[in-house]
Amino acid sequence: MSTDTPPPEALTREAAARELERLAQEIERHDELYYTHSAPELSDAEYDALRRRNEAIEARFPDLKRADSPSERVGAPPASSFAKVRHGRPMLSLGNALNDDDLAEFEGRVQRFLNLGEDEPVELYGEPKIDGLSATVHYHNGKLVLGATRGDGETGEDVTENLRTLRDLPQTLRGADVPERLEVRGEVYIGLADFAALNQAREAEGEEAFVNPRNTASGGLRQIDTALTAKRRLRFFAHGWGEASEPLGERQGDVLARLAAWGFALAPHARRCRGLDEALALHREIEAARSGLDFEIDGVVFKVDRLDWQGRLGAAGRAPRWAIAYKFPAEQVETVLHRISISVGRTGALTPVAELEPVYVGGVTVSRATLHNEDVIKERDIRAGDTVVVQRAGDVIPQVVRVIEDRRPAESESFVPPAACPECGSHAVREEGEAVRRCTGGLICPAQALERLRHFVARDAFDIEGLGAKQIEAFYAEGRVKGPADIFDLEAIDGHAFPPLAEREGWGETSAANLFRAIEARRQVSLDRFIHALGIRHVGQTTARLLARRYGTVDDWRVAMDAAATAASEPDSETEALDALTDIDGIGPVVAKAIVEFVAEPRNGAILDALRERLDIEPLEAPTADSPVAGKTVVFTGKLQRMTRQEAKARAEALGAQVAGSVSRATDYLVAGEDAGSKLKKARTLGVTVLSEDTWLAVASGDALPPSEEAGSEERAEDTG
DNA sequence: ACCCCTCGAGTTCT
DNA sequence: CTCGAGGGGT
Repeated sequence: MSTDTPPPEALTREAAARELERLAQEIERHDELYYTHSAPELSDAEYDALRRRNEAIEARFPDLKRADSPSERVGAPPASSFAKVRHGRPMLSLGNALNDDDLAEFEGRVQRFLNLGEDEPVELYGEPKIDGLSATVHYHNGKLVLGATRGDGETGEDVTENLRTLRDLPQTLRGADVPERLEVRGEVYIGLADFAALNQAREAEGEEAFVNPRNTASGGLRQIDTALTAKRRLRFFAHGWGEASEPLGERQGDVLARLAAWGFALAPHARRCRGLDEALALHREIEAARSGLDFEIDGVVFKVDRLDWQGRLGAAGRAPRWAIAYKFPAEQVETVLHRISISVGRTGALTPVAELEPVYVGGVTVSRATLHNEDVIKERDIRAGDTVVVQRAGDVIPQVVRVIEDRRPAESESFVPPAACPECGSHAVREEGEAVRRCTGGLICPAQALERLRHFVARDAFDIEGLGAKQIEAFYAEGRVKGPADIFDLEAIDGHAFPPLAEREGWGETSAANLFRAIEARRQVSLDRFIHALGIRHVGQTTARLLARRYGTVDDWRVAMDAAATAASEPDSETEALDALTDIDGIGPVVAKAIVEFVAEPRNGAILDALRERLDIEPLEAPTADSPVAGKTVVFTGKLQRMTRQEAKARAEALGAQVAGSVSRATDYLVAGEDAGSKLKKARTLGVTVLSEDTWLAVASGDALPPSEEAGSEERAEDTG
């Protein structure tokens, strides 16, 4: 780096503008040399210096920043983050099997769901489960146009330029039969030989070695400077796909074979298994081959091979019902448990946590592990001072497996549950029949208030960039943020009630402006996310979505809850008031009560209204399906012939219908199978349209017009079958 | 009065 | 990831 370059402060505007132009051209030229021709002229350090120079001048003269500024390009600093990418189809996670029985159970579940005979084998496509990170790559007319990380499954980050550095990810698909649009999913990883070489090089340079391959790959993909990604020699195995402009095939294995023909790498040992025994054999084969592979794996993934079956099975929560990961046993180590501490959750739950002598297990150093509740401690007789066996469950969450009793110190004592909350001193109570002990302090307890804030800004909730757990904790400690609504006043009160954010330690104008911008962006929020963020007990993502779908807008929801709360305060009418909620399939008396009590609590009501004033809360977007039954409310009853009830429900929902558990005036159709009982009677009384299973299927698929919905029009349920 | 499935809550580390 | 518990069906 030449010493005669003047510092940015010493530049005239004119000179700065000239130099920015020169830098933009030069950096672009070096980018092209590096990526397109793989023939860099500069060392990494020299290249970095150019970029830093560019940024320094831009920081000094922000108005001179060019439209083609290198700092604006993807993968370029100082953008602290990547652009968000919404996945067309969510990227799901997998359920687990830990032994042969679990896998057999999986096969059984699939057979039951599809109404197959027990002797009818399910063909499973099996492949090693690579310990890397998921990514998705979009191709238009065979050209790589976009790549993203998994993120929370709904939204990931745009890492296109970084993914372009992966050798076995084709820039252009081979062959002629390439779909117009194709999204390929797979695992990004680093080869063990490359990992070892990388660490050797780092140590030779006096740098600290990377701890494990997975995190190295993860860090590598999220490098802002693409050149650094390239140095990690990341690789890619394709294992699935997202959206495609045409059907890709009829079986998992066939589609993967096509992907291979287009130029993607597939994991070795992958193959179709005919039934459970072959699947178990493949698992053993891959486990035996494990130590000879050039990458880390943590199990074998099995997917139902037939894609039409995959479609029928659908997903439950965040995991598809048609796939499972059969994990290898986790590595176990011994360590000393120094003491049992208590953590306070958002609902006041007091959870015992084991404070461990730090120990390296499953790729990371572990120093704490949850002990779940006092019954678990009692059952395994876990005591402070014990030597314990620790593993990372599913290679992720640390877990105390058991105590080595022989090594117990003589004077050890059993764990005594706390009588008071360690944070606020409020009484700690364990309700009859419950496993958890809770702090009774409510929002008086600083720990609970803080946990609720943390939940509010969490990834599944408001997900405000730059306002993570750490930051919100600092704001709370300072008094700058006492409750969720305060977040949206941060900019307005900045410099008034509190000193400007920009003057805080570690902050500047840019970081403050970035935070305010991120908060602004989140003023628009969907109703389901909003409800989930409130942190009502028993109401998570799924239940929040049910509520959002039923009530449509915040105002309608708020009004309905108020009505229920008012009614609940009058004697005898409580149950009736809760009926509105329990009518929703998936919400029972306990959850309904929790919701009504939450809204009725004045402090919560105030928070809710303060947020409503500050936010733009959007109705949940209706399911995209424009099928004839979209938006209709359907109830199933009796024994169905052509499908299980579970499947019927899943398919109706996929078509945009709402499935309710009980018949009411709001019900559009009652689908009655054999031996339908009380529900059918009630439907007749209320004049709800009753359909046979066959008619329902015909209506749902658009092959028949829905019967007139006038009262009394009804088919006879006996027509079924 | 049971069973099975799904959901929610809490937790770890980089 | 695991555990407990709610919801819904038999």
